[in-house]
Amino acid sequence: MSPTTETLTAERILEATEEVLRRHGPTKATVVDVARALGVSHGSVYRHFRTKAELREAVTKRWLDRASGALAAIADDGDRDPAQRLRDWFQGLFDAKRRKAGDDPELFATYSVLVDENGEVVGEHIAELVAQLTRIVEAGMASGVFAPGDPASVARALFHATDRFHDPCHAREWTRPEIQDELEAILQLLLRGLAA
Amino acid sequence: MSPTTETLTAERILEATEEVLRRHGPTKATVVDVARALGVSHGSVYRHFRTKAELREAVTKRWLDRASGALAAIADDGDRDPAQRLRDWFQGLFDAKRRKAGDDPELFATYSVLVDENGEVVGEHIAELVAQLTRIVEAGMASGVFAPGDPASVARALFHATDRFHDPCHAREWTRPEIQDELEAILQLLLRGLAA
DNA sequence: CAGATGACAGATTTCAAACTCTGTCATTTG
DNA sequence: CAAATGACAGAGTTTGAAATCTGTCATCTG
Repeated sequence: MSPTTETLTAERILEATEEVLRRHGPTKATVVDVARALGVSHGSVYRHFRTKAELREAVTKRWLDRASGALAAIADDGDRDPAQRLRDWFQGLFDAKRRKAGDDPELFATYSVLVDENGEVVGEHIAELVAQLTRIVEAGMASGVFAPGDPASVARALFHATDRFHDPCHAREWTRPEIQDELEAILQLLLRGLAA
Repeated sequence: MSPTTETLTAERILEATEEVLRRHGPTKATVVDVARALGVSHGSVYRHFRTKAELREAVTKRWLDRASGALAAIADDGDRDPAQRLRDWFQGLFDAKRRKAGDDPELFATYSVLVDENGEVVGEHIAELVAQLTRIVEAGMASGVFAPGDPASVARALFHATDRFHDPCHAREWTRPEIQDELEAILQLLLRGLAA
């Protein structure tokens, strides 16, 4: 079975769409391009995704899910000190973002456009990240390392206080040399505020 | 001396430019429009501002200076508790921003465009705001209410941790009803981290 | 008959020609 | 003679006609 005769699956379409987005950028990537890349007619793509918007949304979700998967490991490593786990989680998030934005700025810009047009999916992604944070905060409160409180709203506050280091609208700042020190200064202040 | 024969000053040009920007928006406001509004030829405008970019920059600076002036009063009220002054300062900044964005979204969008194209002037504006914060933090450390440290870098950390509530790239969120609670949650965490 | 195709209508984007704006400067005005 | 003017060249923007794309569906193929 050669690759060109493999059955057409949603997964293969998503892979081809990522490639077309990478090559053509968010404004010029068309459904016809995706079909051409797969050697099928564009009508076949519409059998798996009802609209172009739905296809772009699915690609966005896949990308965001890969990103949150990597962080879950840090969040759920229950053996380690919650304060240190919080630091590592934020540092991991920031490093991943900065690497993506720095290594391939065009692809990052492409995904920033997709993120802007898919508020719903992004909302779920952020909810997942805050849920991971909530688990760390909960562990810290349970062990008495952190002052008691509502873990979910504390987690949300931590996430928002560090927007500068993960929200793509701040991406231009991530190349400045002081940025790492700025993150550490904020984390220190937040962790001090969190301590029992 | 009727208004139309008044001498042409930089100040009058800036006022006319604000009005033209308000009416036509940032993309359609031309130097010719500004000259027409003043009843002069566009060549006369170029006697006071070397380029259109310089004129737009001057308008932006004027607007930002008006904004920081209002906050300076809170920052420099030396009689009050630094912690409460910090709260009031951030609340004042947020209220002003939210009011501008909510009351006249088109004008706010216009100034957001100007802010994007004038990084230098915005940098000075932010430096002024951080300087105001630094004065509050300094007072708090001097009086022993805040833990000792470098007031300037703590002030910068406070400013960045609250980006979500003053940076125009987050303006879309400022209409959400939970936003006030989110600000208070972050301020509480930060002030706890700051306390001696 | 499940899955793929490509012709098609309406929506959207592209492209080049026409137009408007910016910035300069020789000339005019008070 | 200091300040203002408006004609002008080149840069940038608008506009509408042509080209392309999206989404549907009747037809085809294995």
